[in-house]
Amino acid sequence: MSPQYTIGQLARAVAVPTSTVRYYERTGLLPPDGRTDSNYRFYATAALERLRFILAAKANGFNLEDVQALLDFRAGRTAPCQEVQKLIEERLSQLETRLEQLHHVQEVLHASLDECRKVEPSGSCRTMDNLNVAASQQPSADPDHKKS
Amino acid sequence: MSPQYTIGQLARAVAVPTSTVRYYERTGLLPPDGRTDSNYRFYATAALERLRFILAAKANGFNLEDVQALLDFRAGRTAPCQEVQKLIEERLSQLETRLEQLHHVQEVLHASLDECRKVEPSGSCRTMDNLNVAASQQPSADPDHKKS
DNA sequence: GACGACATGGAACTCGGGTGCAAGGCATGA
DNA sequence: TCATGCCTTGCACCCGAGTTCCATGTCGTC
Repeated sequence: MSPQYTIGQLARAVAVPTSTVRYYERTGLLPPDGRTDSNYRFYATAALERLRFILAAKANGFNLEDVQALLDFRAGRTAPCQEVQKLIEERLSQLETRLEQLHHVQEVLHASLDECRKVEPSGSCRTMDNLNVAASQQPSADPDHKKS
Repeated sequence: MSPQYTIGQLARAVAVPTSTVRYYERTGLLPPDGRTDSNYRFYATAALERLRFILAAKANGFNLEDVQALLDFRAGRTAPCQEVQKLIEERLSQLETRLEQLHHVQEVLHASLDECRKVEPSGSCRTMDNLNVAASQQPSADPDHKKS
């Protein structure tokens, strides 16, 4: 029989707090395999794999709802490859948008910093003016407006 | 005397809800210039500029606390260029870390998608296995662990 | 004077991903 | 037998950046 873990052992194995494991249980992501006589949760090795999968997917830009969907796909309980592809394509597209935004921000900040370093000897800092310029160049200045 | 705006006029001028303007007031970012006899807020043109500045800075990766600091710098009430530089450098460094993470995520997702598309004819999807591989390749799988 | 649009304050609610706490039960070694 | 540490539950709270709700007040126009 596969080794069993208490919640603490499981949590330590992947370096997350037990509260996180309980949270994942609450959201239905990671049910324990059972309870001991004294009502402690116990987990089999598969749960450890599942938890690693959750953390990896999370680290790869999926949110917990996505992860649930991926796990359902994996369990063969819902539609296969096409659905997975769709999910990945969606996340990729969001990711690309986000990357573009961040690159733009990076440019603006670099420009500001250069300006700031250049002018500093005189004591006058034009960084603020640059941001003002950025403001006037972005008529709708807030891309994240609805969904911060 | 400079024209005065009601909260609604100000908000429409930059296409944000009035609730946002009130929120900025609550956080000390954008105090109104005064109140009418009937207790309505009124704002001068400078407030409009200030609001545009806030939105631009926000769109450039600063949070509202940063924006407050920038506005204080601008008002000459605190230390100058060095402080601004420090703030920008910090945000740039965070930004670069975040960009690296996201690029990694992008690679993994692209790889998964390719794999998924390749194998699909057979009906068997290996995407999950890839994520499992990604999991095992990231011993500490969650870079955002402390600060999600 | 009636109507709709806009304003007021304050509190509670939203979102995702958890964390913290209290009060008690269980396990284990000295 | 006791200390220590781990486990249990449930609930409240955290973060940031707002949004929503409510009853009530005011402005401009027909």
